[in-house]
Amino acid sequence: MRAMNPVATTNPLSRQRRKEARPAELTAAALELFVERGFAATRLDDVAARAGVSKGTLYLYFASKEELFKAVIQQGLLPVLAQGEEMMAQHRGDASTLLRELILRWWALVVNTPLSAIPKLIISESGNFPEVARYFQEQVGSRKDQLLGNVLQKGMQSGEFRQLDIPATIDLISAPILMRVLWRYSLKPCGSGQQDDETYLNTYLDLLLNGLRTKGVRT
Amino acid sequence: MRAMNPVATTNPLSRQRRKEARPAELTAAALELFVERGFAATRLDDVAARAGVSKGTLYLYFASKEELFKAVIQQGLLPVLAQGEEMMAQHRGDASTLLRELILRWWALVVNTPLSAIPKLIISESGNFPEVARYFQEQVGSRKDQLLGNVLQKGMQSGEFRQLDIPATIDLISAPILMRVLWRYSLKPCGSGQQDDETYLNTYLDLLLNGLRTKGVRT
DNA sequence: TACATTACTGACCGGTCAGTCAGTAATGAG
DNA sequence: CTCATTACTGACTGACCGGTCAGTAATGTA
Repeated sequence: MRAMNPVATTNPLSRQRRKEARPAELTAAALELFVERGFAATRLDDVAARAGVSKGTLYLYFASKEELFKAVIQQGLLPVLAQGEEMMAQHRGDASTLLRELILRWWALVVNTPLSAIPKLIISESGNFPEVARYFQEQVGSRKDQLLGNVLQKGMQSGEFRQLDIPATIDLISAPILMRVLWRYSLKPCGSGQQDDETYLNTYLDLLLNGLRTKGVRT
Repeated sequence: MRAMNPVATTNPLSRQRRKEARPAELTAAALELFVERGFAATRLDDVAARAGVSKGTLYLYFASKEELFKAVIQQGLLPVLAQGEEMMAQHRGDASTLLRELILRWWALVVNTPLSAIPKLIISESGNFPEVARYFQEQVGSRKDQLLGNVLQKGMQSGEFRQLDIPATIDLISAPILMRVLWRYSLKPCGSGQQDDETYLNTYLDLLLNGLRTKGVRT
């Protein structure tokens, strides 16, 4: 019953020293609260409390609120991007299939998890926190664009896709996915009726791949 | 030289009484500042100053910051929606042309004007101001969905468009337009290189109409 | 047991801002 | 020219929160 368990949350009164685990616990708590309330509206007191420490402790590990946000981005999204790049490198089939698989992977690992809040936060709060937006764009946005650009290039070269402006098409592919999570966090809580994810995803893939495909080729 | 001109801005020192003109001046000033800084980050002192009055005066005309925002929405977007509904009612040609015209109209009257900031603000700040989001959804969002739904219905009935889930397709049509303005206000200022509007719009219409069109029908 | 190190705490500070209200001055009526 | 009405002002209040730092207590060392 005494002193054997090092987990602070099991005994909120104790002041355990757990240098190793703190950063991950703090970023996890931060992500949760950022999802619930947004970045600017989340108080660092609350982040610290949810992680079972005081605000002072938070400042031992992160120099500022913005640095904490950057750490959340890094821990959350970089691994997913790496997976996507891996898929691209390994793939051998046609571009439609690769594109579909990348989208499904992103949907499963980001859209359907709390990580989906990160792009929402960036878009919402970049005006007041440009440094964070710049970091996101550099670490995540540009890598995602690179990845999609490569797939499109491949499909256009093989004649599978029509010739379209690549940068514009990258954004057009990304838009419905991003909007989906924006909707979830913005309008759904306020009563906007929206269909299920399944239908949305299928209609999106259908419309997109049909739009990209060279005319006259069937299926 | 004296007392003939009732416009406060020409003589900032005078305390003119101009009950009629104040509300419009205040909502105009509010839109400008909301665009520049976002809703939460805009100080009412600044809104009042830009309109040439004091903060106290603002509270004579609007009960709270949120009511001011609602007035901005009403004054800005409701007239544009009315135009769209008018076009729908008048149109006699095919659904593709109608859809294209509606999109071009929205682009010209909203995307390319400061009004484009309003959807951005709603999405960004709805979490902290749900009442405003609800108002927007009710007054603007649902009417826009209704309009697009009617066009799609028309196109699918005539066999011009493929059979797709209508609510999902409405959102998929809206997403690239909304994302475009979100990008402008979020990531562009932070150095995300983006193509020109012309290319984006053309690629969007191309991809969309090609995706919607029944297979085997040309042009 | 004594002492050094350091993870951790939480009261506090300084700055911000939505909303208030007692007072001021422009206007209009008689 | 009064005097009443009311549009307008701006100093003030109370709440909020990012960031600080002097102090506390857990742990390691000998």
